[in-house]
Amino acid sequence: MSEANLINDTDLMNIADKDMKKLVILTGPTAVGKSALSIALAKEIGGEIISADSMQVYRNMDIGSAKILSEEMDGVPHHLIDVLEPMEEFNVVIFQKMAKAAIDEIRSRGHIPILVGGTGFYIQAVLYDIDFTHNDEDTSLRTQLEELARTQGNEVLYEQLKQIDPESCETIHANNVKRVIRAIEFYRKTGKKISQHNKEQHENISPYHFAYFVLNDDRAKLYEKIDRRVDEMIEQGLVAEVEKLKAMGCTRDLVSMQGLGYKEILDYLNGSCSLEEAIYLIKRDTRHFAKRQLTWFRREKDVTWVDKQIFDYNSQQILDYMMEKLYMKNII
RNA sequence: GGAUGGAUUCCCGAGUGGCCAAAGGGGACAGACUGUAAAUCUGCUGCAAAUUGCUUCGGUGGUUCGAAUCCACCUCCAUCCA
Repeated sequence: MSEANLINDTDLMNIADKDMKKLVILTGPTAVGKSALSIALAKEIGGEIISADSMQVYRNMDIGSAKILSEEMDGVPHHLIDVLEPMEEFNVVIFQKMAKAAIDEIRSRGHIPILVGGTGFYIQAVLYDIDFTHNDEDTSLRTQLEELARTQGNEVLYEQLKQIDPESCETIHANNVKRVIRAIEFYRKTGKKISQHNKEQHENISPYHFAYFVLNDDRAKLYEKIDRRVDEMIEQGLVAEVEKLKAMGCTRDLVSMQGLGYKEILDYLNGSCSLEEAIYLIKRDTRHFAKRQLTWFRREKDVTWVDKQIFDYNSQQILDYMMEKLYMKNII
């Protein structure tokens, strides 16, 4: 018990180091208006932006990912946008590596890194420096386990996990095949239970001196905005964009093609639904996504919620509020 | 004016005398998440003093111990005949 209260040397080092490692995070559900605000903020504090977005990393995926245009960047340097081909794989580990490199680079210039994007898991991976280094790139076990679930059923797979890591079974549902597989894979490759690993990582203290802003809006307004934005994407030529990607050889199983707007349009192009149905699904699933993002941010600790409604949608007031917070937190 | 079919909980839609607060799907809401995360998965959805009680299946009235289900009339919708 008393162990928790002891401060060891590494902690002291972290504390001392914290003044140096500043990090600002700006997130929120899709379509709240993160990008526009991030530019204003970056200019105000002399920051550079690192995109925490699983789709904007890809080139040729501009409309569907609502990517910021270079003229909108207004001179603010952006990182992790347009750095991969749609065929390439992307995941938290790659993101974490790239983001950490970008943070170092920005700091070396004496600027403040601002992590902007809606992928909560990615932000967490960087902010708490979660350790993912345990296993390799080999995915043959995954394929094998996927096959097992498909042929024998989810329960058979789940039984395997129960044998090796019953604690995980308490939090992972048998139907969540992806996570059941990951848990088994983790054990087989490291000899350690993922439940144990997660517990340890959960206790990580952030190496950063950070401010974590979650921009939010009234739910109904947000949903309206999402619906409107999807219509705009169609008008701007989302179908043509996906057609081009398809011609390049992109298929549904790619990570990039699992993005909202891409998978549905791809289905439409392959003839499995009408355009109207595809549009309906994009809107619906984007709304669901926004809801899930909010759930994530709600349980994230040390966050500062910025509700646009409270500030009467006045961006100057919002910015002032954020500046005040940053000042109080000794970041600026 | 006549004929037939229909009106069910937020929506679609099953249910044709008790086992029905009413299948299933959608939406909404809530949650999980530590190498696919814009992914994957879970819960919940009439009201309440909540192992029970109350209100609900277009409206009114009736039959019955008992009706979303049967009967009569009415209202609205759809198709067809005038």
